[in-house]
Amino acid sequence: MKAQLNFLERQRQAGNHFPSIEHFIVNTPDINEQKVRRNYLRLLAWRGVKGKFLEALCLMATLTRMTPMGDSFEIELFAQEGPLRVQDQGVSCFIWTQQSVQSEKSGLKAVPDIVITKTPESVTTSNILSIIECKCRDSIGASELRGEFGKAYDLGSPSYILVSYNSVPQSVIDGGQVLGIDVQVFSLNTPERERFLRGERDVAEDMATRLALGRKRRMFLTAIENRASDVRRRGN
DNA sequence: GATGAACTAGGGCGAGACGT
DNA sequence: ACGTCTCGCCCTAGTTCATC
Repeated sequence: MKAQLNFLERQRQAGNHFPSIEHFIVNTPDINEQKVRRNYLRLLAWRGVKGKFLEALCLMATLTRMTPMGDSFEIELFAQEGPLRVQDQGVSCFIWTQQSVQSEKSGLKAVPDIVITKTPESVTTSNILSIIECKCRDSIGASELRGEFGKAYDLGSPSYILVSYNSVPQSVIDGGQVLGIDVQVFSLNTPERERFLRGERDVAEDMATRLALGRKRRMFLTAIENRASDVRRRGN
């Protein structure tokens, strides 16, 4: 709705006064042009919300590999949520979304998409077990990866999974491995896309498997330990 | 020169803090 | 309750640089 108002405002600034989105669409008598306008607006809308959908998919995929504990809970997608009490492979933990967390080390704040913590009080840098970040931008490069590394380091999460909606160059996936950032690509944008479209494989199931493996791998913890050994050797 | 990667600038959005 | 401001996150678009 806000996006529609902004679109109308941009049109107004360009000298085109449309009282509503419908007025913009029917402003042309050409039926085909009306279809083009509707599709254009749908694309604009999708561009704005696809990040939220990817985040919701990751949340649901994470939950499918866990056992709910305590009182049954209602999940609000696309919103701040948590703590959801669950068990991950027999271990009790808590899931949160869109929670603001301040680093106890740097004092800087961050709002990770999905966080899993050891304790239910609040998300802090001393109880985070895993972080999932969803990205929908066209490409993820070195600066993005290093930025995520900085956040992972500051928040001190043993596992940090970066889910990209779009395909990612192998060099970035490899670089991520060294930095401890577990880069995963949304299944429909991998070479296996056709198998998902034919229904031979399930997108949510695939994501659940990838995320569960990512949590288990604890790649960031390993990377930090290896790097510390390297630096220590050089310093001695 | 073409291409792709890396970098920079900038704008929209929402949440939270704060003052009135 | 409301308005304003800051901050973090979301990108997109344009520019620079390196490589072929």
